[in-house]
Amino acid sequence: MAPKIKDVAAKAGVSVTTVSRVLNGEKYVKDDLKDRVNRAIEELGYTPSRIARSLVRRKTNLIGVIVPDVTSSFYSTILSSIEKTASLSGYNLLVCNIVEDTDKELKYLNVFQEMRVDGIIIMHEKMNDEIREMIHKLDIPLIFSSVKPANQKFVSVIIDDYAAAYEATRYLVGLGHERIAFIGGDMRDVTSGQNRFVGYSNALEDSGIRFDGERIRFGDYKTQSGYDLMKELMAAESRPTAVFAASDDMAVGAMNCVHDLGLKVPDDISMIGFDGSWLADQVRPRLSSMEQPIREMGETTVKALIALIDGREDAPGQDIILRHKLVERDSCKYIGRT
Amino acid sequence: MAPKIKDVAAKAGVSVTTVSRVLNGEKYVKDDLKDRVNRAIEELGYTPSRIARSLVRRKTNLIGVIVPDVTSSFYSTILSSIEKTASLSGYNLLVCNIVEDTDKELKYLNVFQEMRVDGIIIMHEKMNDEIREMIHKLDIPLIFSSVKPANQKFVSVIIDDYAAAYEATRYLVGLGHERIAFIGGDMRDVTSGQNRFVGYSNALEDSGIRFDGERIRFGDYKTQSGYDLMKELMAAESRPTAVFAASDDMAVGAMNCVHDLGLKVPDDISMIGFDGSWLADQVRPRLSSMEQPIREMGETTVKALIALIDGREDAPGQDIILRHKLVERDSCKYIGRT
DNA sequence: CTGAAAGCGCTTACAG
DNA sequence: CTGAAAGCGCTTACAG
Repeated sequence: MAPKIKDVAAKAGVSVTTVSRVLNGEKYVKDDLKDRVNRAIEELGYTPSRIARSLVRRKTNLIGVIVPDVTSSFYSTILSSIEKTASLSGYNLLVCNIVEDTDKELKYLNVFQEMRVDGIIIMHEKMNDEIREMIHKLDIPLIFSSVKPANQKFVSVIIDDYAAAYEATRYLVGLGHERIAFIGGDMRDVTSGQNRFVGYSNALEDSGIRFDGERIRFGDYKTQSGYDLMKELMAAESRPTAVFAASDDMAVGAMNCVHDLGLKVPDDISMIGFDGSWLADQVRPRLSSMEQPIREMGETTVKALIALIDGREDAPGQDIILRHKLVERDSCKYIGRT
Repeated sequence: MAPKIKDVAAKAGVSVTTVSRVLNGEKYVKDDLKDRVNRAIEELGYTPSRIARSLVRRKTNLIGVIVPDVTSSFYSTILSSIEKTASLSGYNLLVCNIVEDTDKELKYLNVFQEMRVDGIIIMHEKMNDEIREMIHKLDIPLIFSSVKPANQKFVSVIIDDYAAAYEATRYLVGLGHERIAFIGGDMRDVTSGQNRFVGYSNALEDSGIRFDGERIRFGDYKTQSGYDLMKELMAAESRPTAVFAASDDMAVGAMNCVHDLGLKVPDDISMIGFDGSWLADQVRPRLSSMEQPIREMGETTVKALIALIDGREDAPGQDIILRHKLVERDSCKYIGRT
């Protein structure tokens, strides 16, 4: 059996209260007692139980995080940033990878509650009524990161997805493109689905370009769907000359499709992604992308959540909007003035 | 304040023992009592505290996992598989992303101990004496996944890295290559560093090819180091005609370097990776790779760890070796009989 | 089938 | 500066 605080107290010849005090670095413990306690801890190889401590303090130092897919180039990076910031602040992560399984999300939310986590980060916006009801009655500080689901009262750390998508599309227009296709996310997703789509279509409209439903496709943000959807787009009678994809992973899938068709990006087709993840820089041609400040987003999320947990005055009362940035690489080509 | 078991008992007019019984699904509770308890739970919105339960049961259902880098195409996938299997078995993951920070690993190992996790999975093999000593006195079931550090008594779930590297190299030789470069991992890593390197050099020797130190480089498994090292290799007076990289990420970095130099894979240089991660399939040309059964590896790891935790008879007493497989894609070219 | 009581391993007023 | 005692929210023999 692992030694407990009682054993340390006995060995050091003091009360458990005193041991607890040196454990928690309180002052008001005479140096010689402190020494005896530390020696006893050392000799016994004692490690305090966070479980017991959490129970009495009603504080676990745990953050539950729900991520759609850790293998995504975007989510793995934001998760990495969240983990780093949390760890530096003394919090540990309980991670749930839901892979689009809404039941799993619900189940995990319940686990988070039972574990009495101090806070929750959700990076998923496919809400249903059960989930919405659940998070609203949870009574645990909660924050959304990189997404903003509809009809909920929680703060999100996001970029302005509408503006970002608008600018990405205008960039393509500026390069002379008119037949601009869109590979979007799920339209049930407010942030990455709807907002990016509306940004795209408004940019088209403001540019005097006719909106063509044939050039719109919706996928699941992953490479495979980018590939498949691009195939459909390329089968049309009037092919697009440029494509805006709502995630870098989908854009890369689309680029691969173009390659496999024997065509070239950007000579035959320009391509712009969204996220600015590491993948954009690791494909050839390098993918131009509307970049989100991914690591900053993760860091900001954790800091805001901790402010919420601590009930601090600077805890966010509304969404935190981070800056996006167009990063030009090698996947878009100028094809003449419109 | 969240309701506790006592509140439920009071509301239902039974003892806390009875509430605990229905919570844990024991029989020997009359139906009408059970109904009253369930109704009280419902009305109060009661959720049991796992913290309290863990304290008395001395079982947390937590698994601590140490991963070198969640953004890697290999580790993110194995982590995803671990999470899935653990979740299905009723375990939750406490994840630590160490990003090569040995101090962080040590710190987290300590956290795992304090949290009284039921088991630990380590996917990192850069041991130092402190870590080795720590894990040996930990008294928590522990297993290594995808790596096998030197001088420790724990079980690893791995492939035969030596044989896999040997075969990958022989494959290149079979294609007619003689100037075969190697981009390896850290030589302090037994599995992914030493074993893969020795497999490479023995394959060369057995093929009657002179070993050339100029064609050997060691990186950190990431794309950037593959890129940088490839640049060095290409600066040599006698360029390699083929490269074997010890991770897919490094191979992709190397391919990108070749591309940026204005050369072509596989026409100018053949390239083979190691891991068989999703990235191999998402670059163009598609990367041939010595594939590890990544998801199976994660699943096997968790199942073996749980067997260890439960002290079952079928708990592994020695390393579990999974099968590797050469997956030919489009990055290697036949250049004639040797 | 049901309940009173002890105990899991800590922390925290409270008293001195 | 130090300690005895109560309590965190559960489960588990034990007794009936």
